[in-house]
Amino acid sequence: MNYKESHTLILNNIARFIDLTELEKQKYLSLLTETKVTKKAFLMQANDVAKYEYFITKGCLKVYTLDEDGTPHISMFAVEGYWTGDMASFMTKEPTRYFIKATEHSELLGISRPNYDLLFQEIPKFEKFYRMLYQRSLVNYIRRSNHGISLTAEERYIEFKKKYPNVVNRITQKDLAGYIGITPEFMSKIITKVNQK
Amino acid sequence: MNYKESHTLILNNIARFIDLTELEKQKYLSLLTETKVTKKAFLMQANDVAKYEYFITKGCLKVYTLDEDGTPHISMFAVEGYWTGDMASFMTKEPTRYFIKATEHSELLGISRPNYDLLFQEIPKFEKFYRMLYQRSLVNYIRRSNHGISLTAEERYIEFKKKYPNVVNRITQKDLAGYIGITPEFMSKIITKVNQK
DNA sequence: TAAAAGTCTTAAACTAGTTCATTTTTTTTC
DNA sequence: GAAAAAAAATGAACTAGTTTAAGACTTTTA
Repeated sequence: MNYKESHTLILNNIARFIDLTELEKQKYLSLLTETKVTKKAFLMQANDVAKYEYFITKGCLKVYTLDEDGTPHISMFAVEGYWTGDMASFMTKEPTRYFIKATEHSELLGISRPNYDLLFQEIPKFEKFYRMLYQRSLVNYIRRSNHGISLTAEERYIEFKKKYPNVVNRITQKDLAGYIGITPEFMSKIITKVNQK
Repeated sequence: MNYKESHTLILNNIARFIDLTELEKQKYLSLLTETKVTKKAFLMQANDVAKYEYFITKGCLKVYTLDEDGTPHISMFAVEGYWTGDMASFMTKEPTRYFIKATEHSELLGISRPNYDLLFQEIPKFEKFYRMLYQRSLVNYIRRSNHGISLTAEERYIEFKKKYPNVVNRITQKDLAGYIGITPEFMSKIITKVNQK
């Protein structure tokens, strides 16, 4: 069977953890919703209830909260091949505190909450897929939460560049500062310093 | 059926997400290993391969890494009712970077890797249990990794006290500093300041 | 394609958190 | 229950990161 590019991408992502039959692939794809967001448009805003979990097939988005001062704190950049959304809101149906904004024209495949629940009934193998997906993300977040606390801003910047070399050039320095957890001014200093080494 | 205290505790933990029959409960319990650690003893040390994932039925342990300077960075305190271990090492069989040390005499139920794999074959419902367990932990860690980066040390201390009021009094100020990500000296200042308000 | 808006750089004055050194208090150990 | 070891408090000098402000550069929009 020949799939379109976005479908191949998501099926490969799933094949990392579980094998699906042709029929199951068809079934799975039928539960997804295609979405496009233009640059600067929002996929989600604070106080929305997260209706979907998204897989990015093209583009780049930033996930962030705003603190009382209105300063953005970026919790992740999501590019092709990544999953994004607000899992807490998606699961509990409580309003989210997050904004998700496209920093480039982006294309996504979304799964709605009813279809997510249906998925486990129809193809129980997906319990394993999500168990393993969450397990991996957990390991990443545990590392990040420790590093956020124990490394200096310069070290966090160097780590980020090493880990996501393809993302660094697609985002603004200001947004990177919001992710690293420092001011844009200090980000500028760090970059100058690191590059002239 | 009448279970001993530690078994009731772990079965209740599981019942949050899935229902087990009497027979499944028996089967599950038979896959667990009881472990005791005396105060100051290690459950795991850097370079070990994590052979078990643990559920704490009694006591308190700290999970930490040492940086190049030998400064400890505590990633969690685990008390009764919590799960602990190093999931990355447990899954990949690569050596861990973590130490897990009992800060009180502690009792645990461990599941070995072979039994963990067996569990999914014998009682597939456990895929769902772990999917939901990891999902929840993920939401917690996402929050912590954002807070670690965007809150001040004083705010992180206040949050910790609010979230884990029963843990604060069981650990030393020095260990708390290692968790909050500051020096014991600065921790002491913060506590003095916050308490006199 | 000009104007407007946003991003990046630089620098000076400031604040949160560190380091090092010393003393007091609490806990552990025999 | 005394001695030793570890934890906590305090203070002075230091460093990483913030704030504010202003000018240069780049991107967006009409």
